Amino acid sequence: MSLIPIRRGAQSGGGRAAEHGAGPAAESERRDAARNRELLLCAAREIVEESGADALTMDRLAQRAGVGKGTVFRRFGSRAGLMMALLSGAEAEFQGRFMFGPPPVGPGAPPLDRLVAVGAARISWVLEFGELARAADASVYNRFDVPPAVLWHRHLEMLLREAGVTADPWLLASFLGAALEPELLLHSVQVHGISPDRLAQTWRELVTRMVGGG
Amino acid sequence: MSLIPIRRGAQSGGGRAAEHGAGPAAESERRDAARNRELLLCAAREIVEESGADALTMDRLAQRAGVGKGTVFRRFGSRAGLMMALLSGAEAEFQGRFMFGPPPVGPGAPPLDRLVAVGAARISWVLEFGELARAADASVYNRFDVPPAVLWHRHLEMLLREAGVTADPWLLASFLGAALEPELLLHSVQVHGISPDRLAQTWRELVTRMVGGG
DNA sequence: AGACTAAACGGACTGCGGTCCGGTTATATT
DNA sequence: AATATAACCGGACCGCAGTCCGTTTAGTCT
Repeated sequence: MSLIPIRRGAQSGGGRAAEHGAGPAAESERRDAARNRELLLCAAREIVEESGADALTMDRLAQRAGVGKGTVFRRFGSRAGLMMALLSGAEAEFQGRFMFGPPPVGPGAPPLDRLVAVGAARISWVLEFGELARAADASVYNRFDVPPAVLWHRHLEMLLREAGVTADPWLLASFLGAALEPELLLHSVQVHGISPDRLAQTWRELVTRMVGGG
Repeated sequence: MSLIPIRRGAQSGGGRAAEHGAGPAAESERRDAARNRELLLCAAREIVEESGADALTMDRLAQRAGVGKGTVFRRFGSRAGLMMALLSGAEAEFQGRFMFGPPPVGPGAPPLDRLVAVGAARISWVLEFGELARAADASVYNRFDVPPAVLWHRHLEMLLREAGVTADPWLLASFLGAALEPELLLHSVQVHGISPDRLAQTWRELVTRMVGGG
């Protein structure tokens, strides 16, 4: 008998919370597991649509999907992980737009125009998906280190460099990015009634001064 | 008998969470209540000092102070309220500095210098008290509407106006303020090893471009 | 087909923040 | 001093996120 029973795919590297990234599993996944993942994502979307993201509790989700609570955590690691999985489609679409899409958001326009346009696009995106995005903000510690956030930050940094900003573009990108955080934008709109247009207009003002003023 | 038994001081207005503001109660407070408030604040400071803000749970605090859990919530309304009470001293001191203190942080210096200086001061403050401040961020909904945050925002807005910024100073103050949020600053320092000096330097860059570029 | 093993499963359990309500006590009135 | 009452007190209780571990099942190897 073989002492080392070669498993083919198996879950990815570490111990827990495999890859709450996108849709289908990284490699092969046991069929019951795959079925349950779909069941859960589907039920989660239903709950969010019916009652909002705040109403999505892990117990309720498990019950609705007809699985045990442990299964939910096995698949998604945490509530935040589940939210990320729900968001991954929208996030990928947005990334695609600023990386490969048509100008001025995508490549091909002058850097300042791109900064202005991508900010406006981000504002719209946040106003549409911000509730989920807020719920997907994990444990404060990795909130800025999750892949989409890193990509977004790098992109802002790159645009700043291209626009001729030489003074600490990395940190300036962080500062600029902070202005577009869901927390702040949602608060401005929902509590103070600021219009999305005004947000975009002021963003334009901010980045224009940033880039031009140096 | 008097149908309207006149209470003298009584708790402040509404129903719950009296005034977690500063030290002694707004007006007179029953002596046992006052004693318990001091007991609780004292025990809370001890726990934070020993084990950090995250280790401060309401049960543990109640037990340590030798009171019931209900008493803790009666006094401070919520965990966030308790944290605000712990912070109120440091917050008041900081407010005093930028409102009445010596220039360039306080009044008397040119607006741009004040913006630069107050940002640097804020950075130091956040690096010292940020952990508490983060724990004091209440329910996302009123995070920006709590008095110290409002005052801080107004101050930034005023400095922008004085510096000649005419385009939407209110929202620009929000955007600038976002760059100094504890969440972001602590992450920069703790995860990416950015030095406080570099934060202050880049803040200077940001506001200089903001004010000069228009 | 039958046996074997790693993975998936599910629900009881923990610790947390927050609420509630019956019992207790401080203070004003007589 | 006795009484009345409003505020205070405490801990049982709730719903939640997240963990643990005994049980079941899918996929593989003979």
